Order: sequence, then C-alpha cells, then structure tokens
Amino acid sequence: MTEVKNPKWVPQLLAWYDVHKRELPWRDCGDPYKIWVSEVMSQQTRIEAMKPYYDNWMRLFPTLQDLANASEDEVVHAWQGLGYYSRARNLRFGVQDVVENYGGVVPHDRKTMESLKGVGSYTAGAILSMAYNEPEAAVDGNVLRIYARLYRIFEDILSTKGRKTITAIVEETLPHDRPGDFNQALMDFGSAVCIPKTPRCGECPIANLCDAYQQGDTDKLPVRIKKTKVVDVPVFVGILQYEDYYLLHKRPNRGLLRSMWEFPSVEGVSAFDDGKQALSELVADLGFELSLQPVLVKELTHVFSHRKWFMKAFRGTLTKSIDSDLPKDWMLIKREEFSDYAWAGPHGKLTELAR
DNA sequence: AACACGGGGCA
DNA sequence: TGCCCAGTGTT
Repeated sequence: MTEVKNPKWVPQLLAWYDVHKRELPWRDCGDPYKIWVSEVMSQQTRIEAMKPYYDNWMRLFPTLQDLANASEDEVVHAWQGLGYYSRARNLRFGVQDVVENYGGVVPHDRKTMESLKGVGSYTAGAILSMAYNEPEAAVDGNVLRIYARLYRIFEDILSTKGRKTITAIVEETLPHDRPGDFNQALMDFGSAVCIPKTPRCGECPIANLCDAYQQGDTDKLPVRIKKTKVVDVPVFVGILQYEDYYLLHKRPNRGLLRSMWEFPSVEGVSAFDDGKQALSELVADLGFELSLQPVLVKELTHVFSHRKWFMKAFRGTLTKSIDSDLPKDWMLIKREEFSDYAWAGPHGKLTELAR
C-alpha cells in the first residue's frame, strides 16, 4: 500500500500538472464567481462543449452582481442547450443568496458554501480550494476513479461507503500548500491519463506509485456496481382445467426460470379482457377452447433481482376443439402430480388454487 | 437510498 | 438506437 500521509505521488502529480495543465479562462484567475460558474457548467458536461457557453455567459453576466440582477428567463436562455437547467436556476439563486446575505462575497467556509443552492460537496471544495486556496477536497468521478486505482480500493465507488472511504484518503493526501492546483491536477490527470477505460499507464507520471498498476489490476478498477433497476411486469395467469387435468407450460431453456413449469401465462397484460384474449389464442394453438371465469382468484407479487412480477390468476376450463398431441413444452397433469415437477418460482404458490 | 434532471459520446 | 455518463436536489 502506498503511504497515505505525505505520499510521494502528490509532488510528482503537481510537477506533471505544471507542465501539462490546460489553459482555461477561469483558471488561476482568483475570481470565485468565475470558478463557481465554470464548476457548475462543467458538471456532467465536457469542457469542450461547455467552453463557448462559459464565454457567452461571462459576456452576459460578467460579475456576480450582474447574474444576481438577471431574470430567470435570461439565465435559462443563456443555458439553453447545456441541459440540466436547474443548474442555471440554482446558480442564480445561489448568487442572489450571496448578494443578499453575504455582502456579495463568496463565503470562505464549506458549511456556508454548501448551504447555497446548487453547491454541493464537490463544488464547495472546488471553489474554496481554487479561489481561496483552502485545503478542501473536491471529490468527483475522476477523483474516485484515480484513488480507487492508486490505493487499489475494491469497494464500489458508486456506494456511499466507497465514497466515504476515498474521501477520507483524499483529505489525508491533500497538500496544504497547493490544494487548488492539486484538485485541478486531479481533474486534468483524470481526463488525460487516468481515463475511465484503458488508462494510459504508459505515460502516467505516478504509475511507479500506483498500487493497481503495480499489482496488474488497472483493468479491474474502479469497481462500479451498477444497480440494475427492477422493472415492473404484469403477468396474467390462467389455472386452466381439462377434466381432471391442469394445463402446464415448460418455460424455454433460456432466460428467467429456464425449463421450469408454469401455469399458462402472458407477460405485460393485466386487464381481464386482454388476458382472456391472449390465453384463448395460446390454448387455441394446442387445440383447446377456453372458458375463463372473470373472478380474480389470486393476486401476488414476486420480486426477482431485475424484475417484479405482478401476477393475477384466473380459473378457466378447457374443451377440446381439435384432437392432437401436445407439443413437448406443454402437458396435462393431475393435481396429485404437482409435487413431481419443478415450478417456475411463484407459480408454485398457485398450485394450492387447483381443486 | 432512490430517483429526476438532459444532452452528447459511444457500442 | 439505446445505454451510459455524474453532481445536486428532492422525496
């Protein structure tokens, strides 16, 4: 593990920055307003895309007071095309707050900064360090990625815990003599060298002190566990009886609950008439005619890792319209045989409804 | 903790 | 074409 206190990579990174830093209009200007605008504008936005907007913005609203006096329509119009328009509205509110409550002087402390609209932990740290040289961390996606690699941290950087872990290390490693340059160096370094995929370790000024590089783990870091969002799926189910037998379907040998048995069902349908129609077509292909009773006999939900079934079960009876053999993935069995088969998850809970 | 916000890059 | 990106505010 690289030494955390006074790590050797910090002066190496600063030396790299002194040579490779990007020249940007808001950089090293000492104007907290300009830095504020540039930070908010560059959130979720590439520098190249946002730069013309920044120049135009400074022509329209050269000072904090100009922005505070502008109308919401004016500022949103100047933001048109950048997206996330609440950034523009909140920036104006924040600036008005500074004019009204802090004498037009951007505050020097994190707590007050974070109380301003649109200024969170990252932006507060960026402004304080870059405008006032306060030793404040500015932890964004770049910083999380860089530190995860440097210190070989396998915690999920998208989780609260992972961010806390890294933020603590950033605060320990932050050089108090050049906090603003250090934070900007991390930004430039993250966008030019320690990039998200296939980092350019061959040209990295601190690879010699990077734990991930030394251990050959750069391709595994950072760890980002994307939360698969659970999609709601209505499932219309028929408990369908032919004489003493129940009709069952074997799910395909792929995907969810593969090769397991289920009652005839249709995904994406919840209305009775639609479900009746769909099930009728399903069994018609098997040579049956369906009579479905419009009585909801069971309603249940089942949560998978990536989807949630909202199941509605109805009872129905079948009559033979054509005499033919069933395909291999369909069968008719008596309820006594239910326990002989592997049920597709929640369909097992519906067996008790057969009578 | 989960979601919305928006446009651009990229598979 | 549809997925991914990443700070902040809201619920």
